[in-house]
Amino acid sequence: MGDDSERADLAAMAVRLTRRLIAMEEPILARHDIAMWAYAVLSALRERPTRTQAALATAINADKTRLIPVLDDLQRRGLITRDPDPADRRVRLLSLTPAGRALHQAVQADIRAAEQTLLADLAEDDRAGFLAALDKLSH
Amino acid sequence: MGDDSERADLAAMAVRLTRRLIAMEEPILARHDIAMWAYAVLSALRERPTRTQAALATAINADKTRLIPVLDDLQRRGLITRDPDPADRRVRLLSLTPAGRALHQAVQADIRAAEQTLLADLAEDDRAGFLAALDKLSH
DNA sequence: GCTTATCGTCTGCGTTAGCTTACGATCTGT
DNA sequence: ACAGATCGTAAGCTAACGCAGACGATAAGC
Repeated sequence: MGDDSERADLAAMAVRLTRRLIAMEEPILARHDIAMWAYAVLSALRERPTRTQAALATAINADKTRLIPVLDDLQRRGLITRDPDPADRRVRLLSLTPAGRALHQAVQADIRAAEQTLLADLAEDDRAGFLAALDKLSH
Repeated sequence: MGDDSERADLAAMAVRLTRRLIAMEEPILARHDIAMWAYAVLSALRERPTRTQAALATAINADKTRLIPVLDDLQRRGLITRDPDPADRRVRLLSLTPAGRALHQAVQADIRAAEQTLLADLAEDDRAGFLAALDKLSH
């Protein structure tokens, strides 16, 4: 139970950390020619196949209407498939193509490498606690 | 050295955490009738007295031009002072009034209490590591 | 069958953000 | 004294975001 009465608010620190991580990711994403939202889509589809676009939008905290041009582009580039569901022809089944999966893996590998250089500054047990807590608090 | 190859990207988790914390803070700030940027100003001024508005702006990652109406409002409400520096009459010396300090302390107390309910879900050593790492990575 | 609801798409509105320029007042270096 | 830089202020521009409304196609409940 350490004295943390002098630390800044969690939100302020979280905002700063987020800014830093995004600044770190941006050149990586640019190098792979993929936008932030598009990468979020690939990540979501890789974690679990999403049936509807609306579900995908809420999963990544995006607006379903603003997601459409992103999906258009990903589909045009052959990174995702968007086929009508035979069982419910209103919805479009979304999934990664092999190319999409490969691109996501390549980008994620670069991002993870950059993350490691940040995490390397931390004490080992702090790092473990940080990752565990961050994972839990972000769900 | 745990296997974290299945976790999401740090940026994605940080964004989610930030969203959650901001959503938690918003009703508190509203209850005290203070905006997010204004609270950031009070926090910055409390941590260390800032000489110029430009320095304050960069300290809280804000645009100096967009900060002006915020400062106007805080000054009008008697929460900060903004007096020309006798030594350099271009700059306005910023500092908290007693009322501003009191308001910040009241808001921060409420925010800390809300934060504790979040942190209570964590294992004790994870919490310590999380706070230490977050503090370090956000600087 | 008819009503109601859902999905994807399109369009527009209001807000917010960052960035740029301009200007007067003022300081600094020479 | 003069040139160049800095500070605070004002105004405008652009991009992105959340949100709401509307539409056609389709599904589900009664």
